[in-house]
Amino acid sequence: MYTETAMLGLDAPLRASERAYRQLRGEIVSGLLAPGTALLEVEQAERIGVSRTPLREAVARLIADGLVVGRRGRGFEVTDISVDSISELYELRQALEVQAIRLAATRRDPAPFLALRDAFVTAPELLDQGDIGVRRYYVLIDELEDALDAAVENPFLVGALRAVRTHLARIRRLARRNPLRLRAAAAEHLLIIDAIIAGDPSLAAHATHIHLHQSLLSVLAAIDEDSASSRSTTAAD
Amino acid sequence: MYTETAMLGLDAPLRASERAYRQLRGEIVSGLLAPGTALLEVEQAERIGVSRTPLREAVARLIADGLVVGRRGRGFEVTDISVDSISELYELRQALEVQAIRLAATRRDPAPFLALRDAFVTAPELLDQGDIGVRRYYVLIDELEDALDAAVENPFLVGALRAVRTHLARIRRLARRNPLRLRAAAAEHLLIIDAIIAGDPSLAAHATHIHLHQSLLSVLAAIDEDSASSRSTTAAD
DNA sequence: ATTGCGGTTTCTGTATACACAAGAGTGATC
DNA sequence: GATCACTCTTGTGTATACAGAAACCGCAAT
Repeated sequence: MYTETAMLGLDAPLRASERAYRQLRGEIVSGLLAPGTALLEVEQAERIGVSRTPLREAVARLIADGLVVGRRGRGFEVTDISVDSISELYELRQALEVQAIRLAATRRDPAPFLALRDAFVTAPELLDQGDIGVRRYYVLIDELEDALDAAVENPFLVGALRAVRTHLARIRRLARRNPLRLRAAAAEHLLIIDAIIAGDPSLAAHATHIHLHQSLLSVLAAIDEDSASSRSTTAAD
Repeated sequence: MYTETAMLGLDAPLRASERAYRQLRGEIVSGLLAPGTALLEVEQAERIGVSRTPLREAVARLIADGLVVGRRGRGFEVTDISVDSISELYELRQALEVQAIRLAATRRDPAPFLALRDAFVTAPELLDQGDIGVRRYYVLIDELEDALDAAVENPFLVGALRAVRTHLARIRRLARRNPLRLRAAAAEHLLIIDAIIAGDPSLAAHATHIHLHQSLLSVLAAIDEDSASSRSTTAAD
């Protein structure tokens, strides 16, 4: 999703409004601008190095993305993420991903998923290689998502999925990753991929349902843990 | 998503950008601005009576809504609606509505749906009353959607649903309504409402699935018919 | 007749200036 | 001492001016 910047490797003179949008968006998703942060037009325009006009356009897009909310009269602020909103996001995510994967399995074009299958088979070994292994694993996830988007061939659905993934990226930063969970997730992904290759929409849908259920449990548990430990050892990190 | 504006029901002096957004949006959804229509900033700003700055903000929001696409260098244009895109929209709609109704049935708060149930029971009689009856039927549909949104209690899901409904409104204008279909649809809605009241998510989901399947078939058939008749009697309407 | 080139024109993208509204701070009055 | 009002500051909403780029038109040359 935020690889979009990397994809246009050309240093084409980006519009100021686009620059502002990407920077703010990146800073919000990466957590650099914490939820609840109040943002003033002049202040941000100055910081980013654009004038207020393109900045306002950028903010309008961020509001549409749901990353920012306008405040009555006085600037705008970064939307915050409550535990409730995580569950809610997963309710939407489940609807979208189950449908996407069901469609991908129905389309019956296994080719793009065969290579991914091999990669996910060896994922456990990858996850033994520490931090860089984990990073490469996430690249794999990105590739799976891209293959899925391509297979679905539905701009509406893919657009909605992309919006969800943006919010998901914010949530991921809230909780440290659990290595055991990553292994289990890899296995779940493998099952989903196999179902797509086999052209079994029902199996793929159910597998996705379960995968997301486990994923949500894991995220909520990780957040609980984090908030508990940060309560006891406040300055730990 | 764009409920922020609806919430201030007061006739407070609307911002120019908001006025421009609503007017353009209304004109696009109502078909007054046909798909493919090219729009120029200065031209539109003049027509609506705002300056270019708020107009650009309005257009940015319309682009985010998917109602408008920017063109390389030369203004923007109203997105068009292909038959393919209708099926695609329904793939998304199905995912969202099935999930929404499943959740509404799970929440188990039948109160708001009891009155709606009565209304839908008498819907067939309503549909005998000609045009104003049909109009009142559509008001009923709106109320059902509102009750559903409230029951779902999920901003993400409701937001996505609202976006879909916007596009749906455009599609509806493409095909004349079939009275027989409306009667059948009313019965389908009744079944869904009953399932929600009974707190049976699975039944509600399946009923919705079928309802949307029939709805899509009807829309596609109506469009086929229209385009066929307009081919033979070109200037008929 | 067609194609290439240059001038012109129009339109976008951006900056900035101005007006108005909301809040905070201060002073005066009760 | 507290409260209210006024002003001053700050920030948004809008208009407009300016610059750069892209399309259009005409002209000419092959």
